[in-house]
Amino acid sequence: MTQRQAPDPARSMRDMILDEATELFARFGYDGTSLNDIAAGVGIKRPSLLHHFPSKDELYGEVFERMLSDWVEQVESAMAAPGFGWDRFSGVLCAGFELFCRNPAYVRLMRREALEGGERLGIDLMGVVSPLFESAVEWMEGEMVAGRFRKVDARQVLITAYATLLGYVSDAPFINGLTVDDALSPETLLARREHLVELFRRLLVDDH
Amino acid sequence: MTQRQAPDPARSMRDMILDEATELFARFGYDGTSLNDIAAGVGIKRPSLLHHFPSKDELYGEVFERMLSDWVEQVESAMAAPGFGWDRFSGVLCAGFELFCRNPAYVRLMRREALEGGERLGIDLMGVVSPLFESAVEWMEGEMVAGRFRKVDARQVLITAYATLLGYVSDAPFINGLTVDDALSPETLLARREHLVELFRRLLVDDH
DNA sequence: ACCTACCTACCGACTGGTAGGTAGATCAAT
DNA sequence: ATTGATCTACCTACCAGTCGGTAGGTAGGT
Repeated sequence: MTQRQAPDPARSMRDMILDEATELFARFGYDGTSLNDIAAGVGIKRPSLLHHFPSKDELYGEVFERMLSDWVEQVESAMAAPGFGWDRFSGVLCAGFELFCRNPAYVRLMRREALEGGERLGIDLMGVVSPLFESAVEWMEGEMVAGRFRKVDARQVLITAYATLLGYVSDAPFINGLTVDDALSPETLLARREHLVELFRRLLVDDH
Repeated sequence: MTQRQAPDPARSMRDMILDEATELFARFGYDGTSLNDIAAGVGIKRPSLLHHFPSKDELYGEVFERMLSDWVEQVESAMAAPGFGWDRFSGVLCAGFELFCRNPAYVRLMRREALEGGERLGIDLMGVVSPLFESAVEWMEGEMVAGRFRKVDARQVLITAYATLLGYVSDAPFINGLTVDDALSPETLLARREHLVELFRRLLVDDH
């Protein structure tokens, strides 16, 4: 009667649960998502879900860590691109922009965590993000003394970049209410990207 | 035995409940805040709270509407300031920045609502925000044809302003983890404001 | 025989909300 | 001025429903 699953039907049940949980936590938050919802989303009952993960907290932790490592990996590979000065900055900016657009669930999850103060669980969010942030700061400051960037507060620039990239995607449903266009359609995204590129170009490089 | 309250001890119980609910909804979200928490925060029991508000939804609705009208009122008074071109833009920008810094609970509440898609309840969020947004767009476009602003996409600029102002305050606890300084201390806020002013000045006005 | 992956049935705690009662203030009629 | 009705603001006690989590059982594969 109970239909079992094949050992590995392209994706393990564990991964299916993680995917579903990521989606639901991103959309409704930790408190707004019940284990029943997640279990139902993958077609099993709650106790079966708890066979794969010991508790809701543990599940959330794993969801978040998976997102974070995925994220950092992609950011690092974008930052590994060659180049100097503005070319490199705009390259990473666009890569980040597209990364965020591609994974709206990640963005919303991250935003929720930032709202809570990043202390929902013992997740070492800062331990992962801080080094990236610091290395970006150091690179920018190096470019400034090399004369390739205008002298500005590198930390402020990076915080602004973070806020503009994250804010657009996380609040897309809200922004949809302000403009007639679909905020996440390809052409709207392109316009947004162009705007951000111009914004930071005007700030960072002297032009005439 | 039961200690009653004087008719109006400087603030009515209703207002005390609204204040406490605003704070808790902002910090923990709708699902993360129970009526027990709110009631305990003002020193009464849940049924007594439900004597003042018919349901949790109604209470949340009133909290949000109060925030929104307060907000809009202050934004409108800031936009009523005289002046043209950059002076006026930077004036409203700074006023908005200080408004947000002064009311972090409002900012977080707003961010939460934006994350949910602004459809938590039948709150007419867009009906209130859209006209403000559109009038700002029209003003900016007028300034562009008058030659006081560089020709850019006004909507994009305003979305960026929204994202940078809101993002910094709503994610302050997260940003605290990135930089050593306290993100909401007066001098840090001043530096942030200066950065934002420079950012938009470089974007909007030709300088040399 | 054992293991994995699922199930039903249950637990205590907590949720939003209701029923019904009471202390104290207010007000009207005597 | 006293009395009695009414109103407000709170209470305790309870409700059904849901939460996260556990116990114990079973079908099927190794």
